Formats: sequence, structure tokens, C-alpha cells
Amino acid sequence: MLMTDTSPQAATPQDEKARRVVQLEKLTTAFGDPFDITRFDKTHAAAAVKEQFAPLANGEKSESRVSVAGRVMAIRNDGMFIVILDDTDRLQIFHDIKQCSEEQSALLKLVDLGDIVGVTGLVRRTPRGEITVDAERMVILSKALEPPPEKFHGLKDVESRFRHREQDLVATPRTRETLRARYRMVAAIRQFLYDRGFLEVETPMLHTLAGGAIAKPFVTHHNALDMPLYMRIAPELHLKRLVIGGLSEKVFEINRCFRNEGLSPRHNPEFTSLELYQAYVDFTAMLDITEAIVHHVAMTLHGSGKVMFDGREIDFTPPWPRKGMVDLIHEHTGVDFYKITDPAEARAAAKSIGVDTMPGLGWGQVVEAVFGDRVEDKLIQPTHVVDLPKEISPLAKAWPDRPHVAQRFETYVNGWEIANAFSELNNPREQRARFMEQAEQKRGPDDPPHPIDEDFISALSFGMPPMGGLGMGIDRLGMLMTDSKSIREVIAFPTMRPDHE
RNA sequence: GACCCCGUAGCUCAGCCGGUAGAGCAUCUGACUUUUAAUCAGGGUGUCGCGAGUUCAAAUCUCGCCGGGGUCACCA
Repeated sequence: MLMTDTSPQAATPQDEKARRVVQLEKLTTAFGDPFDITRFDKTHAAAAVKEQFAPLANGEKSESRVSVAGRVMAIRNDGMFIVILDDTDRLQIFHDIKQCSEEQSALLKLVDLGDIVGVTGLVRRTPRGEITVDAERMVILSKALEPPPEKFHGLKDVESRFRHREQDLVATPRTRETLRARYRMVAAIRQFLYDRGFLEVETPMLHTLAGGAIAKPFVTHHNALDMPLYMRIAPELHLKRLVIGGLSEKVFEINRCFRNEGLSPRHNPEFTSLELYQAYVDFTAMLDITEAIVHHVAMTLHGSGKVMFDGREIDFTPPWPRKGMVDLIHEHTGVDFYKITDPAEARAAAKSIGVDTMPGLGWGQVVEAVFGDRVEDKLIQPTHVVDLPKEISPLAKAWPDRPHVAQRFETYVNGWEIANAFSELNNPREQRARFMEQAEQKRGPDDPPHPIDEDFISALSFGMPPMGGLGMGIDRLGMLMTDSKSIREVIAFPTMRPDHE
């Protein structure tokens, strides 16, 4: 009878995994266990090779030896051409399969798509123009026991992309670009603020009271103290306490906040915010610094203040228009809420233009609702919306001569709020009164009454300098800067339900 | 939480007015060998998300569940 072939047949995907395990065993026997390798001395990144040897003409060989390493993305002509990918670029590797040693050809048979290899050799440009490393020596530095996604179409299924982000990163250039841009953006903001004398600080993630904003918090439990703790919904109150103490007159924090609310293309349960506080300035300084930060980010990432988003050009070049919230409503609906002071009348006016509001809402909440319904999504180009109702601004100073309007603005781009800033309220007695008012306002039947943060009131009573404060949504800014339609694109590991096994 | 859409091979997808699952990539065998999604010939691929129902017969129709996407609600 015929001898059966002992090499594994990849009849099924399970067999493919088994085949790779056999490949690993063969590799271990012949060349040693790749997982014992601890280092490879790279001399060049793929992009650096292409850059350094760019002057080579087609068909020209250099005498320069380089060592490169990366993941095997393509194998052509039985290993004659291998394409590797590192964190800078792809790079072609060449083996002369007619000339190479028995050892080399044995190794070539053991290389699979997805393996991590290190290669040393001379650089040349092929007759067809590709910068290539002629391998003198190749080492399999790590073995992929799972096959990579399809080499041309990559990983398309959004669920797989988010669940297996490492595969997405390897398979999808856009994902690499988007996430790198996001992290470079964060670095650019940090550097911008360092250069202006801001001190980066860290404040608690675990709060005994979830303050500084109104949102449902995630609740956890501390065993030793036997008490509930809340994941922070905002860092605001602690940051102010650091300024009160004089740690620095300029502080900022870029870090995570957690809100136990619905998910959407613009909401992830954990998201990143920038909050900064500067003593002895008011909200107008925050207007300027908002524009400067965002413009700096656009220049850093795009070399231009103009950025394309969803087929539209958004121009971040300062200055940006500043418009009153009530004035914008007037402009877009014809209703002038400055001429209305009675809450019931305001609700009726809202209803007359098709905005239903819950009974019991105050003037400011009605203005906010109408703005959200009729104006917000019209604000595509960067716009500072100023003069927000005091009622919805419990941590902001009101104007002395216009007591129901706060010294506050929100910045909108593409219909999204990306920044929120005010002249910080530093009057402890008024702050307590505002918190009391807030506690009275029942937001929904499920929402528990909001407790008053006595530690914060006490800190204010110790004396807080007048100051401006700013909050900025980093993920949304990242979306705008990377033309991403979902917040999940700019978060490496977005929150997901576990896949059932 | 409500509504709409989606879930077929490891990956990208076709099949879906019911008739018992198919292509490309990947993988295997062979040929070829300076390719660029290499090419050519041949082989194998699956709880058709899970469960139930209707039916002689279900990937296909119906219902429930799971997971994902979207719209809305929620979200200062």
C-alpha cells in the first residue's frame, strides 16, 4: 500500500491550528523553542530602511547590512518574498530559494503568516522598485498558533474588530492610524499645557460621593472599610481643592471618568476628559485656551487648522464665534426666552415650537431643552455657546447684573458638546444653596436625591481664589480629528458585553 | 429601556419567494519561480449565533433568547 503523508492536512480550521502546533514542534526540534528567545537586536525600523535607502535606483544593491523585525503579513513564491509589518511600515524580505542553505530552506518551510520574525541582510531595491532586505539570516522570534485575518479584506466585522483589537490593529491600517492619532493628540495636549505652566495632577477615581456633575455612577464596595465607593463621574471638586491649597495656580488632569448611562456612538461608559483650572482668570481665559488647545491639536495631527469630518471641512482656526444660548434659540426658532421669565410660560413657549418638557422644569431647564432640540445639531463649525442659564450651572458664577445667566460657555463642533467652562463659583454659602436647589430638583423617578459634598463646601469655606475652569471631552475631540463616526473607534477597548462561550 | 437592521468556513462574502450549503483568501498536494492581493492545476473546509415551532422537508418562514450595529430615550 501507499505510504500516507504524515504532514498534517488543513482540512478544517481546527486542523489549521493543529498544523501550526506541529510547525512549532518541528521548529523547536530543528532550531530551538522560539518562545525561549528573549531579544533581537533591531538596527532599523521598516520605515527607516525605506527612508535611508530611498536613493537606491531600481535594481541597485547596497553594501549596508540591517536587522529588522516584525510580523509576517505575506508569503509569496514559496517564501522567496516575505512581507513583514512593524510599528512603522511594511517591508519586503527576499530569500534566494535556489541558493540558500538547507538550514535556511528548512526554516522557510516553518514560517507561517502571523509569525514574528527577525531578519538580517543587505538592502537593495528590486528591479520593480521595492526596497527589500536580502536575508542572510532569519529567526522566527514567535510563532502564531492562530491564523491572521484575511490578508486583503482584513477584519471587517465591527464586533470582531472591537473584541479582538490586536487582530484589528494588525489587519486594519486605519485602526492603527486612528488610535495612534488619538494618543498623539493626548500627548500634544499635555505638552501644550506643560509649556504654559500647568501642573498635571491625579485625583481619586474612587469617590465617597459622586460629585462634580450629575450622572448615574458605577457603585463598588470597599471590603476593609465596609462601605460603598463610587467611580468618579468628574474630577472637578478635587481639582479645585488642589488649587485652594495652593499646590499650583494652574492644574490639569487628563483621565478617565465613568458614567453608568446608555451607550451610543458618542457615549462610552468610561471616557477620557481633560479638566483644567487656572486661578485669577475668568471664563474668557477658558474661551481662549479652548481654541488654542484644539487648534494646536489640529496643527499637530494635520498640519492645518482645517480638518475634514464626514465629508465636511471644519475650520478650527481661532477665533471661534461666541453666541448666547438664548440668542441662538431666538435665531433658530423665533422665540425670545429673554422676554419670558415665568417657568410655565417658558414651557408653553417650548411646546409652541414642538418641544415637550416635563412639568416642573424651571426656565433654565426649558431653555436647555429647547437648545438641545432645536439648535445643537446646527452648530457644525466650532461655536462657543455663552450665557447659559444659571439654573443648569450649579458650579458657575452668575453675572451680577443678570442673575439668571451664568458666566459659562459650552463649545459645540459638529453638533457635539466638546467643552464646558465657567468662572468657578467660589462663594461657599451660595454653593451650598445651589447644591440644595439641585438636591430638590427631582430629575427622574429612579434618581436618588443628590447628597451635598460637605468636604467640598468646607474647602470652599477655606477660601478659593477666583478662577476659570474647563472640561473637554477627549474622545469626541479624537473622533473629530480622525474622522471617526463612533467613539469606539478612538477607544482601544470599548466597553462590550462578554461574548458567550 | 423601545423600535429597526445584522449574525453562513479562521477571514471577506454569496445562497434566503422552503428541496438538504458555495466562492475567494488562508491551508494541503503538485507545477512554476524576482514577486507586489504572485500565477496555474488539484484536495479538504461548516452545530448556517442558540433554542423551539410550522412543514414530508428550514440557512431560508414564525416565535423566544444571545451578541453586535443604528435611531430614540437617558446623559448639565
